Amino acid sequence: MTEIPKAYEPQSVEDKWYDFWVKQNCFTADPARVTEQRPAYSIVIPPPNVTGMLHMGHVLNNTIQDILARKARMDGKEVLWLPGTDHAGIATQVQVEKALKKEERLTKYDLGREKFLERVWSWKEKHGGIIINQLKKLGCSCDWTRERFTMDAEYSRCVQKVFVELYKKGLIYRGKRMVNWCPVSQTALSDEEVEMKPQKGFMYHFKVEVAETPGTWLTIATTRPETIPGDTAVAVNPKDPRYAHLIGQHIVRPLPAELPRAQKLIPIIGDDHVDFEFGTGVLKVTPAHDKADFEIGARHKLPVVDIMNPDGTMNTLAGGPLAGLDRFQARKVAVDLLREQGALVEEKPYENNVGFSQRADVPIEPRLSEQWFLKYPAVAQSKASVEQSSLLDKTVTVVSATGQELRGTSIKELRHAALAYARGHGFLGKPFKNDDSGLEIRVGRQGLSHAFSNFGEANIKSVVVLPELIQKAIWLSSEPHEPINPLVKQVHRLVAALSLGGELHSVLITAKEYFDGTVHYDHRAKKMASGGKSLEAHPREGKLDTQPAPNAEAKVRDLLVHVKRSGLMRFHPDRWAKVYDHWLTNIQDWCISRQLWWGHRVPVWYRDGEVHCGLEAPQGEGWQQDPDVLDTWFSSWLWPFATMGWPEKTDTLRKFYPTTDLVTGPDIIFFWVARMIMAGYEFMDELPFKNVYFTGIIRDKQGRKMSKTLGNSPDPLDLIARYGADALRFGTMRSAPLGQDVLFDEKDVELGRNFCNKLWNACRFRQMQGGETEGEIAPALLTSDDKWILLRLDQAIREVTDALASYNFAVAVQTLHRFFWSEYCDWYVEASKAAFFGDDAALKANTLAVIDFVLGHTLRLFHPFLPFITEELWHGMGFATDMPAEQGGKTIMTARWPKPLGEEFKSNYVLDESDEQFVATKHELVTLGRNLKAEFNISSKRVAFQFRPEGTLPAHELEVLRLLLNAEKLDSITDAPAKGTPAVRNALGELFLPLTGLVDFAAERARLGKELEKITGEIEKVQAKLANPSFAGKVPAAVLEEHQQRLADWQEKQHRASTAIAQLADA
RNA sequence: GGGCGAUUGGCGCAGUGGUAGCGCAGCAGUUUUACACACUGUUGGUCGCAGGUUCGAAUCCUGCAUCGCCCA
Repeated sequence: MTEIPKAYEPQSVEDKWYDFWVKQNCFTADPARVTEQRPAYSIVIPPPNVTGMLHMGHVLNNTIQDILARKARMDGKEVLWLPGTDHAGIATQVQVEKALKKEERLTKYDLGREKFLERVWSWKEKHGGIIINQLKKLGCSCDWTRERFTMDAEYSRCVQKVFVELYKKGLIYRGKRMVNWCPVSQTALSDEEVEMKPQKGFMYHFKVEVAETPGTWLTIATTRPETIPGDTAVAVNPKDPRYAHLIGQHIVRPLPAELPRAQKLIPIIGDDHVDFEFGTGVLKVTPAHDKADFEIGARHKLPVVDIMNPDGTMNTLAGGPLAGLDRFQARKVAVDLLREQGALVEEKPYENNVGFSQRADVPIEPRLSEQWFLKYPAVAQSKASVEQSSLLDKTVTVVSATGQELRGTSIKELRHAALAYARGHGFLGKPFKNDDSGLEIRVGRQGLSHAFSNFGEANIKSVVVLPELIQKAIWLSSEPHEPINPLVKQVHRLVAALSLGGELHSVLITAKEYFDGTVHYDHRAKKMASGGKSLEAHPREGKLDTQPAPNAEAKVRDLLVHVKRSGLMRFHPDRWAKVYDHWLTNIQDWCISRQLWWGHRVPVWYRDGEVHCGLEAPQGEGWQQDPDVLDTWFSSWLWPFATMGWPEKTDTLRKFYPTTDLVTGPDIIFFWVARMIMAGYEFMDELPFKNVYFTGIIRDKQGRKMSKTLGNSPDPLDLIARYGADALRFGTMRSAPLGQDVLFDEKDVELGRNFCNKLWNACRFRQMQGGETEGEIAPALLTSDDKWILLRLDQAIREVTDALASYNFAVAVQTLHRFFWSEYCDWYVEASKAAFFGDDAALKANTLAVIDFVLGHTLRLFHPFLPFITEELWHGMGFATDMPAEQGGKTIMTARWPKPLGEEFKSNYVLDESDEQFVATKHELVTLGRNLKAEFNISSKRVAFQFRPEGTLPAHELEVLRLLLNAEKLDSITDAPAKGTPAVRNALGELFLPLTGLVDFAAERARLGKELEKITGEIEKVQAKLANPSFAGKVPAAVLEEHQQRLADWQEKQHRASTAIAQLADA
């Protein structure tokens, strides 16, 4: 026991326990064990890049996942945390190409596709394990037996199967469209892979002559003069009086200059999309090199002249001096050419946003090219399934017919306000309206009625959500109560206008149906006449027609059933749901083909104009497979189920899909999260996860993003080596506020290390006291401090459990920190020394039992955050000894998550508020005593105190006081010592600090006077409040009582202080 | 241009209507027999600004300012 080292040494502990957990299969999930009593809990890891290295973002993300997984295991769930890696098409290919160039001066073309892919695979073999091993160092409890890689044979099969299915459904098509082209990687990119960055450049103004009216010149502004040779028109707004008359005429395009004049004429066209204000109001149209121009070109059937090569150099169509130049060089040369011609009018600095290729970090080139596109499937369900609960937090405003606005955040509040207003203004029976939902609220003599009144306290704001759920509902109104089905006790119906088959219909549904998705009666949708106006624009002008709608019933039923089966998904923090919703609303087809070699090859074969899409190459000679591969995200969107054995209906899939939580960064909400949801609905007919937790982005302490180039990203492995994995985890989680970016500072890790050391030493202290482990606690022997710490523990268990349930990790960590450091170590352990240093063996044993109880619970509360040190201590302290093997006997991992102390426990051990009150008073007196010492500059010297208790105080309590005051001795007295002795006092008694030869009446009087002044100030503040007649009249009883109590407390203090002053005066 | 978020002591953050808090840093002291990776005490804030609602506002509403992110 005495061999326990003085400081915690994580290095010798962490590897040992990780090996133990793996060998004991502690991380392995078994679907066969899933039962009603042992529900499944699952997370799939956001697969890191297979050749990547662990960075702080991974630490944050995976620590959170590990905390969730470990907590779920302790809750008795069957946990699957499924790990794996992603092949990261462009990133990996670029890496291998670079290495090839550096080491062998070869390009991928020198090797050829097959040989090159062999190199990529061997690169993967060499580097692929690194990040996985790093995750193990961090303590991640992933089920490594199920590790997956997106290029695994089975996984690749899933990707191809999905492609073929979507192709056959007509959702995947080949099209010649404007795409984002990366000239460095020479591949197309999806919109999501393009990052807009502000770029400093120039706006060039150049003039062109109108061919039909020589001498008339137009000035055109552009940032890209090198594309002039590709211009096939100039466009003006037909409403622009400056230019409208020129439409139909031509201008002389200045470049390529060497062309004969006839070939340089391009038309002036009129297009409504031209902005008067921008530039000169004359727009050069380059359909081959700009997305907007391409569309203008399409509208006006303009020729498309591609003047660039795939690598971003200019081709011969750009003209003599430009051909062969890189696009940026060509820009300079083009400006020179314009200047030579005298066409350049102005050149001024200009900043605009330019799209950059995320991977190669060069400006992308909009380029017309033939690619594979996907029309996103299951968009409507995906949109509807994420709870837009941020709306629930909004204050709802209703407007009366007289225009009075009433606000409220709950039904009760709103009802109260509306009734008061309606009564006051003779307004009963008139409707109030909610402008957001279109919901009308009627105030009747019985109160306020509306569609959701049977939900009592439930938020009226959920009404706003309804149109999102029933996808096409655009208008809502409440109807009178009308019970139809005996299963529905109270029916509050909604009229929702639905756009079905292009016509507008209304349908009645009940609030119950809305919430649980069940269908209680036939829904007869009725046609609505819109009075000639769009209902979307004037939602409340719609009138009901009596015509029932064909098929509407079935559609409504489908929608409701669907909502029920899938349930709702929640985003945390929920504001991301809005971002998600907005993206899905404005969604564009996804360009899924990439001109790369590393990835899943498009499963399409061609032969003489024949096209075959299938899992296998078609029979027969001469078939050529499409050379393109698929976007990496086209494989990762299948991750939640393709890793579980899909398309087979495996046990794993049946038990663990949908997964419970997904933990990821908001930066991939479009790339990955939204697409996984769509894939989940499309292929599994079910959402892929129930909760999505979005972490913040890790930044350095100055708030800059961590990046390799800035060199501000510490190597987590280095931090683990220096401080321990637990310290890194604890420090990271402590500084990660909910839903905000994390400013990472190495100090946080240091703090984590200090914390582990504190935990270690607290356990060491207990070990040094010896005695039986986890003895029986005798209620009769409990001291006030014992009871106090048990109640604090109870509170900590509640707070930590609640914080984890709401994904509030920083709060959980801070609560643990407060409980353990301030409450347990600083107060309780110090107080417990009274027992340990005394000679009451029974009391000593009982104190040990309390300590063991508290530490046993504390270690379990800490385990998800600090897995290694808690396992070491769990065994070292002997807590594992008496436990059933599966509930902590083998490992703390499966020990039960602490439950709050129940009523039975509390009454058995007589824990109640009076103990808390008493100990709080004791602590207050101790603090006053310490302050007193500090005032006399002897705060660290051991001195003798004298104490005159109010009533009597047991000897044990006196000894506790002595220890907490760090007093040499503490004599209990009945008579006051020499007058003028410095003293502090509260309800517990009077504490004197006798200072030999240092009795200074004046000083003590001054000290007390200052104290009294402060007390009087507080009293005046409370009294002023209480004296306000409208305060006493309007305030809730509890608040009034609290203020009165506060006043009484201060008055008591005042009494003590003034008595003391009076006694001094007697002297 | 649109949307979202932030603004509380030197720094990082809690605090959703009722006495402004925590950690770090700072300062003063202490080798008190678990821990100097510690202990004790302590300085420091009219809660971005201006209005409004309320008996009462860091908190709710309106506007403004500054910073950040996303989308165009």
